[in-house]
Amino acid sequence: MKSRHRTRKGAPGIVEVAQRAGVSAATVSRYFNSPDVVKPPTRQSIRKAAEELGYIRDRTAGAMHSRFSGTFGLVVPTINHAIFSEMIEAFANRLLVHDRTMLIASHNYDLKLELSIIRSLLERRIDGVALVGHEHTDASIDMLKVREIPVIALWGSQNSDGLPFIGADNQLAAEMVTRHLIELGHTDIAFLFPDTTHNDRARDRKAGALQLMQDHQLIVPPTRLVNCPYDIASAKSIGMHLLSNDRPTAIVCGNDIIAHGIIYAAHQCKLSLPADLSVVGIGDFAGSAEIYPGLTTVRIPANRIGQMAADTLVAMSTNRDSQPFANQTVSTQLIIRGSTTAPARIS
Amino acid sequence: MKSRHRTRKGAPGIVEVAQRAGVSAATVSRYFNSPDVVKPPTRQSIRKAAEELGYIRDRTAGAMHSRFSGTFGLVVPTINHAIFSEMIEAFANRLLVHDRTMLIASHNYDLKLELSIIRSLLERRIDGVALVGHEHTDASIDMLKVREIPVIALWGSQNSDGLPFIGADNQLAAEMVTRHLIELGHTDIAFLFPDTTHNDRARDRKAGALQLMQDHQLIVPPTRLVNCPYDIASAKSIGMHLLSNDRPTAIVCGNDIIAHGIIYAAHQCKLSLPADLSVVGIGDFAGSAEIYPGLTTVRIPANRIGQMAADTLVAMSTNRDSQPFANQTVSTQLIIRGSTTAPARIS
DNA sequence: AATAAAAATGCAAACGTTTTCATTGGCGAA
DNA sequence: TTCGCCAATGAAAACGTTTGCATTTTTATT
Repeated sequence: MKSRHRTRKGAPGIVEVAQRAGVSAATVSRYFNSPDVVKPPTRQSIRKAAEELGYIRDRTAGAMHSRFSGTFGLVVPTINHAIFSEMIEAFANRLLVHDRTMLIASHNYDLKLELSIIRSLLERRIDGVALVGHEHTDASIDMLKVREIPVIALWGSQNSDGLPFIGADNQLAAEMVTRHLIELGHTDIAFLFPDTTHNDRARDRKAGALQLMQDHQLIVPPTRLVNCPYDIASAKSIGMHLLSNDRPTAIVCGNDIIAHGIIYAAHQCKLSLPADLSVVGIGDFAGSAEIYPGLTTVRIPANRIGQMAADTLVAMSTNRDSQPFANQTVSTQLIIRGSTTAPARIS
Repeated sequence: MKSRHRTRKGAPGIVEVAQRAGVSAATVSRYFNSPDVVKPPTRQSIRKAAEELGYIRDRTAGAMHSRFSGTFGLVVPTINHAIFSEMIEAFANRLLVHDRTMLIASHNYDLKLELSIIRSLLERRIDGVALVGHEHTDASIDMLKVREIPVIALWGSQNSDGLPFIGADNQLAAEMVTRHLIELGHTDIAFLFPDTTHNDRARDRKAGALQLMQDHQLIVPPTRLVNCPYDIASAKSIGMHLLSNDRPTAIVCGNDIIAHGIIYAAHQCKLSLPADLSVVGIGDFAGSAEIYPGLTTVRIPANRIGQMAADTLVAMSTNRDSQPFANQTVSTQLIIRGSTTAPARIS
């Protein structure tokens, strides 16, 4: 056994496999990349040799020449959150089906960090990247453009940035839940949305809800428009305030997490739901069906988004320079559960 | 501008940078990998050249020679779950601090899938990998061993597999909540744990709880030992059964997700908590403090585990062949909230 | 100021694949 | 049977870095 330079420890390379199978390295490479071009008997011996040697291909080396690394990037604001984790998992699993892997990172709504994350992904030669939302620094987008890396924006719709997107109509979603409350007869409705500065999804939702109120000639006083992060603890504490005196008859929450917090706050205030208060969320997260009372919300199929994102990205990286991909919008659906009813007190 | 072979589109390489800075490619490489060995003035000109050109290093190419890719693998049963997502995020963020990235995949408790995921990670030349739990196929471990890839097991403790681990004492955690109930005077306690076949964490917890019962001469009849997946819908529906007739005075849940489901079931059954029923969980997930009533549980610092895992793995890959790393156990802490009290009816 | 030692840099050979191009071999058509 | 064509394979040149070694420059020492 010849001692190599600073060789990968016990691992055989493609040449060892080739040797054992009695073919050239080129043929082994072909066996892995397009098996159909190598003759069946040869296939057999290569398969056998590779198996016996415990060969694992080195895609890193492969990527050098072929310009495909087989890994894609996913950049999200946060991983640890019902909002995205369902999508993340779907994205990853779908990539696995395509024999690709996922590099993921979160930037916690910090665009500066996003830039450095994208840079870091680029250093790893990703074949494409999915970004959540439409708010990105020009520097980020430029880096990707220059390298002609396929990019898609996730989760939002109405894009301002020209990026192809896969997402839901957030404005519509907010309209759906708001309309539901209006139709039930609510007029004193409070709205809890997070800071919309770097969050186009939240912005669209907020705009949708408020627009609908305006369309119905319903005034939303400043006290009914509360800033609330996507965080259950904040939501509950804000809810405690909001419910302790002069409470509205209904609350529209920017997403289900906030809604859960509000429901907990209501329980703590000994309110009886939905009689004393109607609550709606957006997203239909895990637990929204089970919480008591069941949360009326809008279903946004996060896993579909993740899956479509993976499929689209793989397609984009494969059929380079085909016509640009069309934007895709997943359907949303109002789900009425026990957390909403007509207002009790007549205003 | 000379036209290259099948050149990466607009992106400059290290040689272009070197040219512009008036140094050799080797020096540019050194500038990035160990800046301190290049003279400050030279540093400046390289920095400038790289910036002007918008150079992004290609770690893929670098990894070829140096045997470090700067990416680590994380293999979890599932991403979309409070159990792991906190740890995942901490792991990723910590790696970012070390200027590394994370490749992640989930296998949904399927060891066969885990094997192929590990293989796929190996194809990408990871510098190390963290696996959740101690149950892995020999094939998986062997592949890693042969290549001398640093591996750590996460989340469990008492290892049987010889892998260094970072985790919590799950058995102790289960003992803590069970003891709490016993001390409150409960004797009719039900236990909800998931299938322990490929889940050493759950096994340890279950064993801890049951052992403590036995130590206290308390019998746990089969009807009080229920199988329940880590899934809120299942937990709630199992809870509905369990609570509808001949209910216990207290329930120990394998984790907080199950506990949440039980609490929702109790609400639906119009039970008043904790008077009619005490509930404890394990994990202290997001929402456990806010849910009504607040959940008594054991805090397991998932983010600490993720962070330590990242640090340890980076250290292992850097100081190769140093002495093996010691196992690390994070501390657990009983957190008493409103979901527990002494049993009402005297047995 | 001269010399040794140390620091900084350059040269060129890897790293483990993929892919182009050339070659071989087999088979059908004439 | 022979020619030509296509399928299958091999040889070798990339791919864009890192790093061992050689060389040059700087610094410290006398």
